[in-house]
Amino acid sequence: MEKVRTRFAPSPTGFMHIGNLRTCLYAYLYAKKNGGTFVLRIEDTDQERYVEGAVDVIYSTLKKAGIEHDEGPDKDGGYGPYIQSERKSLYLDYAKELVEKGGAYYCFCSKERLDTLKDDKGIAKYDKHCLSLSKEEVQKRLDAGESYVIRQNVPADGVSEYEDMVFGHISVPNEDMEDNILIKSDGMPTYNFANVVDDHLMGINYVIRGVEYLSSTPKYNLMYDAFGWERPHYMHLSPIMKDAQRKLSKRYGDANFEDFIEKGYLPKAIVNYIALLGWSPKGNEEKLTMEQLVEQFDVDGISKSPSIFDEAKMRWLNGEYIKAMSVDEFVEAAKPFLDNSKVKDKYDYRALAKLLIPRVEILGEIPEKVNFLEEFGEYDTAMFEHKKMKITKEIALNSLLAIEEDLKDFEEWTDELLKQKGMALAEKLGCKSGQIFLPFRLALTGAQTTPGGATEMAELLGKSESMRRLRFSIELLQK
RNA sequence: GGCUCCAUGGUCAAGCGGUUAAGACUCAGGCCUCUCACGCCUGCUACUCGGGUUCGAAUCCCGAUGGAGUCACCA
Repeated sequence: MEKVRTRFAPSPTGFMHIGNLRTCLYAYLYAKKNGGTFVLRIEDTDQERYVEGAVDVIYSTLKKAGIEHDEGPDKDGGYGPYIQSERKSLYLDYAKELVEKGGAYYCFCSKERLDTLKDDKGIAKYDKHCLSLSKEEVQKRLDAGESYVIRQNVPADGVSEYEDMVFGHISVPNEDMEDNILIKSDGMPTYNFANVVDDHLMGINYVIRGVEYLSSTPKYNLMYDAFGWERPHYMHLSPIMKDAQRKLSKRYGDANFEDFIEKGYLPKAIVNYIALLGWSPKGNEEKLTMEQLVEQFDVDGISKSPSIFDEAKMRWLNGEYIKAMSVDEFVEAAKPFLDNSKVKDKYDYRALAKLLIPRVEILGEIPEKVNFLEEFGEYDTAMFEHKKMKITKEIALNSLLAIEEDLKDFEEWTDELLKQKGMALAEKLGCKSGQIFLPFRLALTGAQTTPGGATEMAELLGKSESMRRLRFSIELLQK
């Protein structure tokens, strides 16, 4: 059996769109699943859109995503060059070969003549006008230096068919396909042509790409046939949508891999989520490592209809990844976000991490979860009233005074020991532990909700700051 | 508009002629609990419609409707 070769062929635009990344991921998974080779080819023929450093963005995104290419501009596998602009010179000869073989022909039609072909909607189909030119006539005009173009010669009738790996049988009437331009008047290939030539030359036998090519694929096949090349297998993928009508696109902003990283998503979670968008594993487990994805990936599970991107679910999945992190891993990932909050350099990040891990779904939530620590000041004492707990301001004040007295000389300021201390105090006073802890937490933070309990807050704040805040709150209550 | 393709809850989706139509996210309620989370439990919500085929259709066929893609000297 032939070895599977797939490719990802992005344009270096400076960012990696989520939809492209998914296509890339599937091409990678399919290759790896079948022990094949995954090739990276840079399609930079569109010089106008060329962005400096954009190729590096592609490398770094793939790296972060855990997708490793076997061949590419930086990893020669003998099928190079892997950058399209370095392949410019070979397309014209292939086009000429195709003309010889009858799969294409020279066209000298002017822009004006082409315009007359347009219907009232501005849609034109070339009428094969130049196909009837004799070989001599063509040569004469070529010699005269006339501007020309090379067009594909699509049969006028009949149907073209192929089997798509996900969509099944596709058949398109030949009369609906135009004789597209293969070589432009400047001698450069169009994308369609370059793609076919490159894929063939690079031995790509499994072409995995977006559905936008589903109906033009028969044209590509016609070229393969005319050249006498073996047709590749095709796997077309439905788009990722922003909502039922709109495709997820860079125009709407936030659809780039980098944007999600900035918002505090973990690369692994993003990859995991997009793997699930448009494909579903056999089992019920959704949190999957790259290894598991490779192992479980299967064309069978790819869906044909477009799928809507659901950030809420990706967020949840990201939360699952965060919960599975060790304190060290979390601190490392969260450092930029902690440094970007009011808490920077003031608290022990590891202690903070323990509280944050179960409470944060994306790292971007960190500042808002943690800033309250530095926002302590005058607050509304009505918070101390708690019906269910049977707490009034008086009870709260008594508790706080007792706590202050009890902790005055206590030095082992850790969550665990403070908790024991609190329990003991409650027993001594003959009250519910909540009547101790709740007022204590409020007194320390002045915040209705906090990420953690009184003793955890106390540990974080340290003894002197805790005692200071306790005193402050007591006085506030005594007013 | 022509052509190609698609159609299960709000979202991702399982399903492949006989099922109480999975599971996950979201949402609601509950338990746990010093608040918030986490965790656990429960619940809500779906086969687009209409015709066939069949003893039997979410599953097969046809049509309608809706949606996507495509019709460049762009990629």
